Amino acid sequence: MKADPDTNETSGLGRRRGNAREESSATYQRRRREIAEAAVRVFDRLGLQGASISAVAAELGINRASIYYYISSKEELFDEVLRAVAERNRIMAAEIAASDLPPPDKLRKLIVEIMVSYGEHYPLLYIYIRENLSQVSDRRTGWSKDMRDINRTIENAFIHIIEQGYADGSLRDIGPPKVIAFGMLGVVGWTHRWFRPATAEHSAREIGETYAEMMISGMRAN
Amino acid sequence: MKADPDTNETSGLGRRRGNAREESSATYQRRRREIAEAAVRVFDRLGLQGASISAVAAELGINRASIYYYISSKEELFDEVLRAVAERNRIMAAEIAASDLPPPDKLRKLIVEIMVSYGEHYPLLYIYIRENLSQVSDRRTGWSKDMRDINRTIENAFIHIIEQGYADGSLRDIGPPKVIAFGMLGVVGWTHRWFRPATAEHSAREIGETYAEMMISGMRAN
DNA sequence: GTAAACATCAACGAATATGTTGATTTTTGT
DNA sequence: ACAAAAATCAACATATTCGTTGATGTTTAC
Repeated sequence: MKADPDTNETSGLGRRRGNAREESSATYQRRRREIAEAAVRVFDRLGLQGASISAVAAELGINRASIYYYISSKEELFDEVLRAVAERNRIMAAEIAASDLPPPDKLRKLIVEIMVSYGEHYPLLYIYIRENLSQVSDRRTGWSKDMRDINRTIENAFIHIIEQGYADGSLRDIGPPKVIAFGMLGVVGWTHRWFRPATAEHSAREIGETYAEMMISGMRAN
Repeated sequence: MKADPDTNETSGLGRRRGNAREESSATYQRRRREIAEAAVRVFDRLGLQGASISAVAAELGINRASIYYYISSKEELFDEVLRAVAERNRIMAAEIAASDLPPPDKLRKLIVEIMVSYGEHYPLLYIYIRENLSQVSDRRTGWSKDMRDINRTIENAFIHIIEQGYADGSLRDIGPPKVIAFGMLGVVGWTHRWFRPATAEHSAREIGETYAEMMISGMRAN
């Protein structure tokens, strides 16, 4: 009845009591995914702060405790939902930065691809952006540190490309690279306030291209 | 002892029980201000969502109930702290929009003045921006509706100026006015993520001018 | 110096949050 | 059909929130 006493329950004792078996039973994985998807909807509505496990349970019309059968804490649910896609974005930025395009083209591509990514994974990356905005998360240390690192990588990609462009003369120097970089990230990040792929008149790619044009045409040193 | 039965306590019964007197007793106003200032610090650290009245009390080292002696609810505290300065910003935007500068100069001025305002009232306007980001506030209806209205006014100022510029040929049409407008607001709004006046290498005005240059030089039609 | 107004606090009640557990229902395999 | 495993739930314990209230200190005025 009780869980085997020899299971290495290092922390979170609660969940998945009769497990043992490989975690990949057909239905288990499916249910877990359903919960994650419901959580995304709730997080999008209420923010990570405001979203309670109760609210996620209500979204699915099930009992709150059932969720703990699949995940062991709210934190784990955040992680389940957000980490993979945020990480993918980091890699994308690093690849563009490492490519051999001229700096203005790198910037343009970065801006467009980030916007496209926001649209494709909507609303996941926006949830992440909003959360990271409020510096509340200082407590959930492990998770929040990783997320911050992902951010920093992307920021550094922008900064480095701008420095490169200043150095090789392909970009006109209009201000500190860091300020410019944050500006560009701000434009695309801010779309979380108004861009809704399902009802938008313009595609994420079109918006990205508009923004790239807006910011880069004035910096090009042609 | 009890509050006079004839006082028109329409709602929030709690606060200021023995008042009657004009609200402007010397110390009362001072204390109320101290509380507001402590609240600003806490809101800045934790966000409006995450900030509890307890945390504000702790910030001052006083009892939680004492705060209710000065304010009657968390909402009133938000309002006390944020409304005036947000409103001032709205007026500023409206004035620039109504001036007779050429559209590109209006845009430049708007961007710079908004940034300057962020710096001057730091961190107040950033608290407001962050809160408005998460759409959580739908509940605190009265307050949140007003704040949304202020936002909309500023957005519309940008949109209208861009349309004006497209129409009179002073701005090159690079995309939908709404998209451009949100982009410009995004750049300045995003500064809440990194701009700290006390330690920054560049002034709010310099940053605003850099951003204005970044976005407007590419749109100027000369 | 003393009474009234002012300011503070401990304690309470009602909500809501998180995470756990024992029992119960449902599904699955044979 | 039936036993074992999987999934769900009601209920519990604990913590934290908000807003209120009666009592207790502390100023102020006269």
